[in-house]
Amino acid sequence: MKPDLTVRQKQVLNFIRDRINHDRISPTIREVAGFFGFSSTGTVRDYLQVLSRKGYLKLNKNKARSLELINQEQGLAIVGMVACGKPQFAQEDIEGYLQPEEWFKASDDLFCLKAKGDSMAGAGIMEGDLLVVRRQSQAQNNEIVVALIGDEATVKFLRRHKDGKQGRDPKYFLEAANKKYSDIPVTEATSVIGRVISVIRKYV
Amino acid sequence: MKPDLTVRQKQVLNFIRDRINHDRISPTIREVAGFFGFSSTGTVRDYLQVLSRKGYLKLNKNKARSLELINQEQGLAIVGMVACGKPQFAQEDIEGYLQPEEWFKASDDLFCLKAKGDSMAGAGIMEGDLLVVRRQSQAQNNEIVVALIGDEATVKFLRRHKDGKQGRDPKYFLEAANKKYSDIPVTEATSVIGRVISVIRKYV
DNA sequence: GAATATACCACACATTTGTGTGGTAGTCAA
DNA sequence: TTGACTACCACACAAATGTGTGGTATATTC
Repeated sequence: MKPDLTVRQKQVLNFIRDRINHDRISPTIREVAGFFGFSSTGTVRDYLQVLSRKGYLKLNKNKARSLELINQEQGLAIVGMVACGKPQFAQEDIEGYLQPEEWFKASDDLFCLKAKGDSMAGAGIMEGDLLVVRRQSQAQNNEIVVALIGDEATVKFLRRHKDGKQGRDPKYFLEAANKKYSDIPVTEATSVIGRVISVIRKYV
Repeated sequence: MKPDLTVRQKQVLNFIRDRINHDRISPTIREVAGFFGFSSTGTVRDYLQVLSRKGYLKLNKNKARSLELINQEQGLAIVGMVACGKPQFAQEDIEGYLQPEEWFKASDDLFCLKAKGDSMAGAGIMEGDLLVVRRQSQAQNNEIVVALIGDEATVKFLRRHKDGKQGRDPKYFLEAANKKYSDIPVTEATSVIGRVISVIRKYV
């Protein structure tokens, strides 16, 4: 664990964290001083150095507004839900931290699809869910893919035929999680355009 | 729509966007100049003003490293999946943009729970899903809540008894999405500790 | 042909901002 | 009681950074 902070040091760190999280722009030394009523910039600089030494902040020499949080404890604490018992909020039971910014960087090979229909309801993909998709024309067995069947786009499991049926052609087929939809062989008319890497649902 | 940008203007904007998204710190005018090989800071300033006038950037007077993207087009484009037809990647069909940073700010009244069991599978909440939960002891009818049943934490729908059964006590009960679990009345031993506002699933 | 926009350069200037040196006062452990 | 760490102040300085004024050349539009 990181060294403990004093009350005052925590206050300073919290102010900086708030500013970075809310305004996306690091405060300057004088802005910190202004907030706390310090009449000297040196005071703030001393705090920054302590916070840096204790591993909570990264300072960049001679760079304006360049404070960076190196707080692994950013984001939302992920607490495990034990099958029998209340969620454990104790420090030891935190499994990790959910950091929205770190889930994925926006990039050209990612896009986001809004799910329609109930063909994947059995796999927990409901109508309206947002699917983060990586563009790729290949995928592994059992992965969830976005495929173009003729002219229609669908989300399905990509499955390989059992070994016993080797030599079969095509080797892969698309399977819905909902039994009422039938399997679809992967042929020339059926192309994988991406793989679902994440599902996001928001309740209003 | 926003005014169009020239090729060069786009390049400058892209550079700034990359820097902000990757380093989290806005570049200075001179850093932009350096990247493009401009020998004058005025050149960059002119670009910034154009980008600001056209509505892509926010400039803050006399503030170092304070460029802000006011690009609604940040993040991942959300394209609608038309029931019959390929996903529409055309500009007009983009329904919005997925901005991880904007989903929610880390705050004290939010936490994240890792789902266990299959009691909510019917509502698309699978084992291992991350549930973003807002701490609250009240909730509306039909919302998905985290409740403490005696000593055990569960995720369930909060339902109100039909009007016909008015006067009944308790008024609310907890219902699993999976039929094999039975309803649980909300009593003193059963307290709501939060509401599920979002579900996130990542495939490895 | 004049007006407007793009795409740059040069350079001075002022402000913002981080840094350095030195000091006061209190606490707490060795 | 010496040495550390905390919690501040004062002030000077230099580096980083945004801004202002003015210029050149090439398009495009009215």
